[in-house]
Amino acid sequence: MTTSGAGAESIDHARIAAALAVRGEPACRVRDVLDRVGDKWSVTLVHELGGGARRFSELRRGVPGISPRMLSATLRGLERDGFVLRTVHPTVPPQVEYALTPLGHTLLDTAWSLMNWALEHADDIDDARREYDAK
Amino acid sequence: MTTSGAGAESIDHARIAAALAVRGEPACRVRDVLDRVGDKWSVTLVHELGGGARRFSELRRGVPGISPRMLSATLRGLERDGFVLRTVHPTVPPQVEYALTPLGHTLLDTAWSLMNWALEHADDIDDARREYDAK
DNA sequence: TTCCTTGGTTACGTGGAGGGAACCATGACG
DNA sequence: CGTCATGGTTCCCTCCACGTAACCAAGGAA
Repeated sequence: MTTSGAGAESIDHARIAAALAVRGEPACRVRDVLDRVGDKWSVTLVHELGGGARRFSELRRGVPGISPRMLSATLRGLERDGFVLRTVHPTVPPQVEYALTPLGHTLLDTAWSLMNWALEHADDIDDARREYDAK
Repeated sequence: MTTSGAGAESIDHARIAAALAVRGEPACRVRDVLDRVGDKWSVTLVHELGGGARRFSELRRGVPGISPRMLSATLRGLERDGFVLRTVHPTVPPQVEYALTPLGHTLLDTAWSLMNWALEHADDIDDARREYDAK
């Protein structure tokens, strides 16, 4: 595919732009945030970075199951939205640090409240599902 | 806690940290709930139902862009998880009411805190995106 | 010379979420 | 009889998020 200029595979910005084009309702903003937070790895990565700056391979090891492709893509999405700062140290071998920005920390706080709600009501949801499926 | 968070230092960070530290079921539950809330229409529908019970075609008209297929599927998912109560009035033509359960209202509260965060930082995100895309 | 590391990129394949449109049962109304 | 409204269901198709695997550049070590 190789969308735009850099010759690198990238996140589909057009789709995000389309989502942003629909404005007006606050619910649209929530959807926008959920598109970001609701993907498979963003919350996990933000949570991991909440413990301090990490290098690429540290994240790779610290987040079991993530592929370098998804790690790279997710980090770039978070960087694009201003949640993560990417710092390259021109050493050999290369060393790249990823850290939460202040904005990223506010996202982390919001994610915590979402997780808190999830944990509080996970049992309620499970019960409701079992009851529904029993019928 | 609804919008402010001023009521209590409500978020149990230690508990969430514990849940996420265990690379097992609790973390999966969090992801499970995020998957439910992160789909395309759930939050929008919950937001809509926050204004009171609605009938199928009222939702269809009130949520622009949703197809009857997705409306039906999403409502059933929300009902299964205990967020929505479906009430059939055996009239002619049939009349079906969807309303938030108490559990659904807690989800709405959480969505509200998300909205606040989103509205607070929407400009930051937009700026970050423009800056990133400019490079 | 060959291997090791870091920090990625690229090609390829797949499942499932979601869109579109047609279809359906019921009964009142005209 | 045909038409309208409600509250959906079913089929088909597209697209893209994600997974897998291979590859790459640079330089130090052995």
